[in-house]
Amino acid sequence: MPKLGMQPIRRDALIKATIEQIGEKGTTDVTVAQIARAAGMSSALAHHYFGSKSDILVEAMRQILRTYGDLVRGALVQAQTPHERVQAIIFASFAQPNFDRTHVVAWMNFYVLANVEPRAARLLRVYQRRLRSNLAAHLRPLSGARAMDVAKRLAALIDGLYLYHSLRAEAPNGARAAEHVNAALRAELALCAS
Amino acid sequence: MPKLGMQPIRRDALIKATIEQIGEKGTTDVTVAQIARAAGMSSALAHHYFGSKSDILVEAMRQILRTYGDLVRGALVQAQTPHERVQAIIFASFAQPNFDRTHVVAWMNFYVLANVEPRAARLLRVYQRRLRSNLAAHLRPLSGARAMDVAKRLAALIDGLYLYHSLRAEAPNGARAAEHVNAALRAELALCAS
Amino acid sequence: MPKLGMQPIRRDALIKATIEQIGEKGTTDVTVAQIARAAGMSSALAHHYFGSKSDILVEAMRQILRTYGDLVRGALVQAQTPHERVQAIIFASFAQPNFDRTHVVAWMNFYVLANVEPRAARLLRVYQRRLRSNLAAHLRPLSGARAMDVAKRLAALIDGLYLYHSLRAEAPNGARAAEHVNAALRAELALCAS
Amino acid sequence: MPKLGMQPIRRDALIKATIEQIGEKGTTDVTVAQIARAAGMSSALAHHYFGSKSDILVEAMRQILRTYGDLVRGALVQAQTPHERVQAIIFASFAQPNFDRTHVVAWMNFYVLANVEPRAARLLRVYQRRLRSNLAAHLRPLSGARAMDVAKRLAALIDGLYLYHSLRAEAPNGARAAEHVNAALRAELALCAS
DNA sequence: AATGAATGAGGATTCATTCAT
DNA sequence: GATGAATGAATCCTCATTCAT
Repeated sequence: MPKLGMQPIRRDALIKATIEQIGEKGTTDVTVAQIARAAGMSSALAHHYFGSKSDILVEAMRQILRTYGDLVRGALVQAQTPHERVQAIIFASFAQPNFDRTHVVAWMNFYVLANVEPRAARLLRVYQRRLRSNLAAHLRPLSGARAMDVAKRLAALIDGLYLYHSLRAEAPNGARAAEHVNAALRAELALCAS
Repeated sequence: MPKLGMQPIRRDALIKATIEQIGEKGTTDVTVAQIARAAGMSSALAHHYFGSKSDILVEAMRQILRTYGDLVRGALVQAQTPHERVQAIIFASFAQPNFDRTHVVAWMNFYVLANVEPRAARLLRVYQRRLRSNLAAHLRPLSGARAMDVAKRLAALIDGLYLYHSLRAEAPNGARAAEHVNAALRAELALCAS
Repeated sequence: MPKLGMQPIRRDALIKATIEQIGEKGTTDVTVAQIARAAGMSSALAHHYFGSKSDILVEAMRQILRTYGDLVRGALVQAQTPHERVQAIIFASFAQPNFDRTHVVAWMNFYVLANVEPRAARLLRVYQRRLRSNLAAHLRPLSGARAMDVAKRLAALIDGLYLYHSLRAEAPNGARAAEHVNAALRAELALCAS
Repeated sequence: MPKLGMQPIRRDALIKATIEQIGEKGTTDVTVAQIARAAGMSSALAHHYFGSKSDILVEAMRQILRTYGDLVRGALVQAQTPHERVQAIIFASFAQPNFDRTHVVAWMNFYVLANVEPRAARLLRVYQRRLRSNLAAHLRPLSGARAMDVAKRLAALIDGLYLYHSLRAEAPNGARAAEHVNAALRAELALCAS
């Protein structure tokens, strides 16, 4: 029962299935056939809608980053003070649907994929740069010249917490993770103030 | 003419080659044949000395962790005060030969491998636990009840910096990375003191 | 808005596109989708108007042979003497639009296709028989009993020149090719006369 | 029961099987698996000893050309006069083992392959150039300035006869084919003499 | 101790073809 | 009349692994 306009539907289904499969199996070595089956179609169709497995993976990354970007933007509009803005970014970094086992594992896989797939590397570098500059911009009123250094540490801490949770069997606790970053933030700001 | 006691020599060569190849190619998908060739032997011999590719990878991880453990231990014996001990651990975390591109990339690959190979997961969990408890033990005199939380953050920050540098093309700067963790440490301790 | 009588138009477009694509890519391994796209339609429609890829290929051959037959017939009506008639056939064999790179390459591909597709083999055998008997018929007044043998050689020479030019990058020179066959003809006839 | 020095044996077997399979099935679309099976090994081994299917095909061509070259050289050493030398080349062109159905069909397939595989094109161009210049060199004492033109025609005639026989079901008759070329040669030379 | 030989299993990708709309 | 949707089947190629020597 083929309908028209399947393309976006199929692509979305494939991207979703890709993230899930990578999260579930823990590796980008999941088969295109596995992904396609999980998305309810043949592997041939997956190749039809994306050019290659690499394309699928890259689009899955892009999708996660898009979701994350939306989350951050959404949180920022509600924030009033610089401090709230920094916290908004931190909270968004550990918010659903990105901070569950599946996405965390997929995310770490993408970091490794970046060693092999230049587009993945580019996406991650953009993400890193944005996160750092975003944090630094809002930190400046709070920590002045140290803003960028603090931003780098907070960003690394965030990614480190992702890495940590990719090893844990339990569902990651976003609130606790965010609280850790917040604590680090408080410490850094206190030091600045003194 | 086969010499006696080749076993440890061959195994060492293979482990070294494994780390180098993973670091160079950026993925654990390097072939056993590639590794063996880099180690100057046939892939059949690699299988002879290790049972399987997984075994080789796990031993390569173990080797990195052993080196790291030695580094930490060596630094600790020279440290006098609790504060020095914490710093010793931090410095060791970014010391050669572990903190170069090759090892950083291999390290991240092992994190992902852990999703698929239980022994890799076990090794990494042991590493994480030790790092945390090690840091916490020496932090306790400095930050009291908050010691474990601070330790968790420092550990995550360390791994986050590894993750960050796995994406960079340049050789990672260990001194700068260590200084970042030190700055975070200072901030945390200052907050405790107040 | 579908027009009436699209069938012949579509079929012609497909046949034309088939020859062009085979000539361009150099192989019958061109995709039905490629051919259809070049003909400005979907591959499904191509299958609608022809039953299968094989059908398309066979019809493309038939088309080339039809064009060639028309060329020969057209040239023959203007020829007066037996000698002129033989030359008419020769010239027609290297006339446009059949003797350009595209058609030459397609033609050679059809020879190979004949090993796999019986209809292609039949078409080519008919072509060969006609060419030979055609030449022989007009040669008889000139070379008597040797006519059929001479015809066979001229026919083989013609096809050999096609084969030769299928390898050349430049546009084939029909006049020069025809002149070669003419020279052979002169030689054969001179020998007969003596 | 693996022995040493299998490489040349396997390669020869594969090349032989390749020619046979192409000759039998009539197309280069024969599977690597088919070829390998016909050569008594797995397709993986075929890929091990040659890099790719293309490599196998190119080597098969090279082998045919080598055989042909040897045939020609062997015939030439026994020839005394220029006329005998030309005839030696002609006879060698239709001698066993190259002029049987299998090789004729394979040969035509290689002509088509040349449109897609540059190495095949190069090999064929070398073959054509050598055949022409070889013929022309020995024709010069006999036909003077016309030597190269005559050589071109004889060469084209030879290939045309191959093409012709690739369509026939029966085993090609080398003697008769050679006689055709000889007749053409006689005619050309007679014309020169007059 | 060491390796060339060998393969089974698997995976990405392509494509002719069919079908519902 | 026309096409997007969909797939089964096939093909090339890779690789970990085993084995006889």
